[in-house]
Amino acid sequence: MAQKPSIPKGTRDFSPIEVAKRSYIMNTIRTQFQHYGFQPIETPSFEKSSTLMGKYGEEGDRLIFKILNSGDYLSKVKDDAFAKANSNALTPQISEKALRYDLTVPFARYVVQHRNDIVLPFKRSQMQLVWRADNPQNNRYREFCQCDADVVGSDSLWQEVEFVQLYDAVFTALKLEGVTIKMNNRKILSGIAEVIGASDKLIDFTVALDKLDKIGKEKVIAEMLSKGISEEAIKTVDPLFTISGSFGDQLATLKGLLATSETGMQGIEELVFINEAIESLGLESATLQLDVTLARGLNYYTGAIFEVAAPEAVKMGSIGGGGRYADLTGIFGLKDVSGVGISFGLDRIYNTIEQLDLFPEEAIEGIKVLFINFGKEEALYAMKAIKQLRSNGITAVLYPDAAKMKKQMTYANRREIPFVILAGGEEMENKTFALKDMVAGEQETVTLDALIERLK
RNA sequence: GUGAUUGUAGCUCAGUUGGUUAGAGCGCCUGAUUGUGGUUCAGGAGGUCGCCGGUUCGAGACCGGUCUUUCACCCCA
Repeated sequence: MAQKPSIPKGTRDFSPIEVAKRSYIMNTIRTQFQHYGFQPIETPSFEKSSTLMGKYGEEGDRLIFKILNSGDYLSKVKDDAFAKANSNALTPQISEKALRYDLTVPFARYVVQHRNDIVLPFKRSQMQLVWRADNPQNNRYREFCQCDADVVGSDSLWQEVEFVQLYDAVFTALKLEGVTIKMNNRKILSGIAEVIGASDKLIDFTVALDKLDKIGKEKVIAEMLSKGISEEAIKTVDPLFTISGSFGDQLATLKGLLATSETGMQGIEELVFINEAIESLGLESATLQLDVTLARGLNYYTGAIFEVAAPEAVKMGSIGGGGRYADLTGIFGLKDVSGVGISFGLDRIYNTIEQLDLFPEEAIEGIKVLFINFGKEEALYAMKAIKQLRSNGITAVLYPDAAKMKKQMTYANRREIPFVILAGGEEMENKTFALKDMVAGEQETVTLDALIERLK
């Protein structure tokens, strides 16, 4: 047992059933992406370090998996880097490539690199693995799949409206009811910071505010104080800690609070537009909610912020998120191209659907019928029938060996194959098949045509 | 990256203050039953106790390191 092989921390193997269920979710998302006009692209699993480093904040660089250079990489290192034993100085000299950390930055790189071939506004979808050298936790892995849809080259708020609809469409198609799409706007957060005279502490302020429902008002205030935000300022925004009501009600409260902030009022106008559009268009199964405490996400969100919460019955973090970045491609030298996008958290959606037992049977269907192997002649007779079944779209297999009956039947049981065919001398003579229903235990003798009809 | 936590058969877990040959249930294999599985009965296989080292006459148990699990922080899907 000791020598049993294993996989690295934070990675997973997927069994056939798990792959089938994941495919079901991914296919559902893919279909909706397509309906909304997003074109799938793929990018390499690793990028040049210079593309990724420094794009995710100082914490982010630590979480990027670096790839060691090929060859005798140490021979090129300058002596003083060794002498100082400084990892930060040494790393760029021995590693020039790194595994992709998310899909957004590679997409920004893609847009800039292929700017002459892309027709703006460009709607792209991407479903690929990303890697983070984080410590694994519940529903957090070091290798996981992101399902992203983004638009670049359009400032229109209709994009935001469409993303709300897209979330709704996907979760409706997955029969996942009761999902809450939470929205906020970076401009509102900026406005609040402006009003309380703490614009320079915007990030500290929002990071603390984001924890409100997790650690409570008292601790949020304590954290704000510790970051140097004045008691007076916190009192000014006291309504934020208890704000409630409908999307419109909350906007009204905010209007009073942010009246003196141009940026803040702009954020409110944007949310009013989106809310009115969605109210008029309607949602199938999800609910749109304003959440002013929502600050999650990367520092580069400049407008809309999205986060999706699973139905309340399941204890699960967010199952999706996204937002708008006014200058997505600026980091790669292409100015004034706005991007807005959302992401679906595949693993968390999987676990939510699993907990609610919402995977449809068709999604995990395996072998439909097993032919018992009685010997060479009988196997050939079976294979001819199997060929016909398969060409009719039925998953059929022959047990490969003429093993004991019990062994073959047990195989059918363990693989949860619903039907078994017994075809021996008598059936071959009459050109028939004995079809056994493994669940009901009943058996009947049928012709090939009838067999195809029964199993279709 | 910081601080805790977990690891004994395929799975879920027992295992006394360190003391012979480490157990149970389920699962698996074989047979009762050579064209009929899921039930029943009988029998059987399977573990250098995560790994490496240390203390000891003696370690699954104690100590150190390492890997892994889970969790909190950071951050995030």
